[in-house]
Amino acid sequence: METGLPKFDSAFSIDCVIFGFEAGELKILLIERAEDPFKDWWALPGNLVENDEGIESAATRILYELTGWRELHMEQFHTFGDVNRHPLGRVITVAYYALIRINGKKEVKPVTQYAKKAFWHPINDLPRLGFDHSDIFETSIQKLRRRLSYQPIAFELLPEKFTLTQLQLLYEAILNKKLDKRNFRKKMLSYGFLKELDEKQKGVSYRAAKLYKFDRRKYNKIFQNDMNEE
Amino acid sequence: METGLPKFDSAFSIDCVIFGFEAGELKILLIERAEDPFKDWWALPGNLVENDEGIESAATRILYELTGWRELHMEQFHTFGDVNRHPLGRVITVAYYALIRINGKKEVKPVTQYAKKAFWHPINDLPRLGFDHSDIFETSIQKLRRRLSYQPIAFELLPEKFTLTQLQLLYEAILNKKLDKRNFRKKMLSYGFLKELDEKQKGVSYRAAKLYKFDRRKYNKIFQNDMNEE
DNA sequence: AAGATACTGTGTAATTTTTACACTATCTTA
DNA sequence: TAAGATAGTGTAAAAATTACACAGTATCTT
Repeated sequence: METGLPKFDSAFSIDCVIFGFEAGELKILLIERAEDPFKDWWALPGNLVENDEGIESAATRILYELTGWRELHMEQFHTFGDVNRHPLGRVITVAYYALIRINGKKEVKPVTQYAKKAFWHPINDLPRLGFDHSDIFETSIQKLRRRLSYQPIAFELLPEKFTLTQLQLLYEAILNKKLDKRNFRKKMLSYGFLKELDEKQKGVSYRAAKLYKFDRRKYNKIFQNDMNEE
Repeated sequence: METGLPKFDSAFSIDCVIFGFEAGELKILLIERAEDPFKDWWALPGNLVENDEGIESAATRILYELTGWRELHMEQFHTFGDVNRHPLGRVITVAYYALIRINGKKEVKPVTQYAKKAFWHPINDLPRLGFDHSDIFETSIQKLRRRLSYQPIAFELLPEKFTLTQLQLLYEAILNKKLDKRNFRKKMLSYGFLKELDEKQKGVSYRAAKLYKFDRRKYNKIFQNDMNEE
């Protein structure tokens, strides 16, 4: 396409902070880079945006290529555009966070050529990251926290059926602080979008807890004019 | 600079939603375009990002070129990257909002070649805008509202000395709802970052109100571990 | 089967925050 | 000095938040 606009010796990319929750810990998916720059370093998954591709679809595509998953909860949270953030040239990157249900797979096989492998890393024990990805991660967790305070996005990280304790542990992991059990339950249940199931936790060596699920229909009904608007 | 990266037939830009508050109304600064596309349409001020320029500095520069003002409160709030948002080609735009003190000037003389003139428009009576700028504006006001709920950014829009009524009118204009006078005052004063001055409003034909100013030092002290972190 | 282990599930009182609401005080102008 | 216009103020009720501890139940061990 001839645009009539000046040509730029520069590029856009998408970087993704992919959050998962497992074993009571909040984790992000990192790739080990197979190529320079930052060969052998850990980095956030990301890639260049094609010229004929919207940034939303680019983010979806990149996530799909890496994980094989679609329809994840994704949220654009910031764009990083320092001139020197990429050693090879001008690359402006639009950062997204994604929330996924880990479901036990620890390793994810990336299909792409630029990454050797991908692993989940607990956010409290991250390796050094290439580029400015540590900054990007820091920003992402702050935005995620803020978001959680007005939208119940945590459910995107849990299995469909979960216990209130699991939910609380997740909130604690994201907010990085202990919460009071009774107050937490009271509050969560008061929202009215949790559906209690006739089912209990299985495979635990102690009293099994009730399972709940997030009732999105009820949620939308209740909060259509509140928390829902962006 | 030779980057080794593929060349893109595409461009970055910055668009700014510049908020001002005047005569009890929240306004934004629009330019009338002198060039195609959207010649003679109103649009948000914005421009391309130079290749050797960070996006923060580009935003600062663009704002300065248009208004002559520096050191405004600016905040990046979203990046728009649909393939077809710009009729001439692929332009990804990083959107910022800026808050400025109008101080009575209604017209701002833009120095740039692409804009005929710039005018303040009340946000409740905006003309049709070129490109996807109406979407960008909508997003900006939502982000601004959200932000105001946890950070006292309103002061950036008021003169240094202001009355509590002025402050309340501004909150009402941003949040688009009436607030209770007594409750508003009680709450604002309770934060402890408003400094009451030994001075009164002048030039009004009724009882003059006390003037206050925002005490940024106190604010930082009080909220350093709370509202302050991003 | 008895006891140890480990987590589930529950209520209340105190405190803080939010909300609703109306009149007097002060200044200016005619 | 009266009329007009906004400033400035308090309280009570309701709602939300916080702090706090133990009995119940399933499983496992011996």
